[in-house]
Amino acid sequence: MSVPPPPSKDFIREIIDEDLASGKHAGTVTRFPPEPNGYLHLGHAKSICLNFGIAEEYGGRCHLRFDDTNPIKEEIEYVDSIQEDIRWLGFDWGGHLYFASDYFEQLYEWAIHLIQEGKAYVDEQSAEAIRRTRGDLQSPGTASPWRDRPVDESQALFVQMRAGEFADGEKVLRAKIDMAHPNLNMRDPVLYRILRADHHRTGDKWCIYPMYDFTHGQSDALEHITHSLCTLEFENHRPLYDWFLENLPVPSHPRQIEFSRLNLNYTVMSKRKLLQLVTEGHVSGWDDPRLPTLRGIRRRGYPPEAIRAFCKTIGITKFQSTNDIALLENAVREVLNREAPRYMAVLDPIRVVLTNYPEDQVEEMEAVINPEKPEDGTRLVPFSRELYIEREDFMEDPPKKFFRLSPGREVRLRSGYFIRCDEVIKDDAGEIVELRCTYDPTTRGGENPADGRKVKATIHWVSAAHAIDAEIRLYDRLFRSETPDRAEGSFLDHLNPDSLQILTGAKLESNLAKVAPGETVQFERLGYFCADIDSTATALVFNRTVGLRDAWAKAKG
RNA sequence: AACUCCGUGGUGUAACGGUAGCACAACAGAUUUUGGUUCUGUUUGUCAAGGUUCGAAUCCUUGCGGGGUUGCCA
Repeated sequence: MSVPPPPSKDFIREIIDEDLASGKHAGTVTRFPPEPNGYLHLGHAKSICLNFGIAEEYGGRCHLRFDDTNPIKEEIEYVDSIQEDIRWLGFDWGGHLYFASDYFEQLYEWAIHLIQEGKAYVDEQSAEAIRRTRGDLQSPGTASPWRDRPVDESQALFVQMRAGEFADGEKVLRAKIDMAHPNLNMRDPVLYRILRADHHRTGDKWCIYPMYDFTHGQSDALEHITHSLCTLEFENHRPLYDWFLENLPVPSHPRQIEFSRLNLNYTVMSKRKLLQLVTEGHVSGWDDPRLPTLRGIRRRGYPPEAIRAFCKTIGITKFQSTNDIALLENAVREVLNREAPRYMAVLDPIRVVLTNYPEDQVEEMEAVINPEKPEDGTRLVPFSRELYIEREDFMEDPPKKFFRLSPGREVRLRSGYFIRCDEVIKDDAGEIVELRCTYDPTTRGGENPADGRKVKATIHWVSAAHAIDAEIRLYDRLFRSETPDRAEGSFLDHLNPDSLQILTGAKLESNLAKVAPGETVQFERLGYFCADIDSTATALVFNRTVGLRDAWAKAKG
């Protein structure tokens, strides 16, 4: 009847559509170009979803290319971890794995080409002098005394640079563009620097390394990338990107398009700050579940599918926005609600004795594994005379809106029985240590009794004799400030001291013993929990991935 | 006060000169063997001022606000 509106596309996909329609390109080739100097985080995930997503949608391909032009900062360990993280996210580059370092020889030849064209020269000024003569935002720069040296001289010097005849930093190769250009990147940018450092792929073959600007666009061109998508901070580099492609005999001319990077509230995303959190021990490592690193959120139990859905909903624009972490958590809950098997776990136990339940009897209660997926079937949960329930689920003197257990009141034990609280037993300190209750045998499985009696709450439980112990790690946002980056003082001043709470007395349904590390399940009424990689059969550890929505917590403030 | 990019509910994101829509959040209700899920409803928005036009979030001008740029990092 009504025609659904065409799905709206972001501005990048619209550009691609136009380029395909106009015949500018026959297909689409994108690339994800990480520098192997750190672990991937959610910001990278946005870029990965964009680049690999476009490749999938348009039947094109997406290359994985390591931008490895700075051997001082880069390590093979990161090359491996980055690939692992991209695969985990659910993307595949097929055979298209590249390294900018594979193009070093070609880039060198192109540098020679520029020199011969009179568009590049060897500068002998110090780094400090180059900085000083670049001018500033208001005033133009001044020319290097070496700017107009003969072509042959520059070429000879550049060859000597490569041959290792000069010390680190002694000379650089610069493009000869315009020292008065309003865009500082165009004021004779450095193309090559002398750097004696072992490169993770080329070893000590080179002692000169090309700069990012001289590498990235040409690498794109060599790979016939059609659309080179990057974040906004490279906007000012685009004229230079194009200048190289226009002045070099490259096989293609990709188009650079910039989009806004991902910002999330209550966290930090910059590599530098994440590194600081790790090295200074504010978190346990790169895979700390509180971190927005892909390794962190994986350990936390976030499914890759949820990350992809999240990236889809935040979209792609040029506007610098800060996304609400609730959007991410919603995506996580949506996937987990659909997929996660349910179990019962009591985090803060209080003992319940069913005074009218036979002393040695044990029943196997049948419980649904996932109400969203009846086909997943049921599990058996042991029930006996002594149980644990959540301390929070009992109140001696309940307020009006509290529906759970209290003296004289009846509740349903999920998949168990109705129970009524008859007596509260306290220790000398007045702390509640035990609840004496009676169960209604006619409500087996939690069924409503024939007399039409209703109950306002259903609570979770575990059988005391069958329960297994586990360590539970409750995670909260790492920062108290919504924008730790912009808040007063150092971002570290705004760390949330309660971002990790470790519970050791939790009692779990015995079925949980078989949950494998990395698997995420729901603890009914509490939230989603992921068996930690530290978890073993004898010492179970669960991380709280995210809590369930909690209307009661909200109501009581 | 150089160059450049960007301003749509609380947060994101659509509308390509023709009814400002969607998601999340918030709030209210219904359903419920998870105070979960699901369903229904409500609140809140085009940075400002001019101009063009029958008609402007959209085009033009000016202003205001925010970001980026002065590495031999990427």
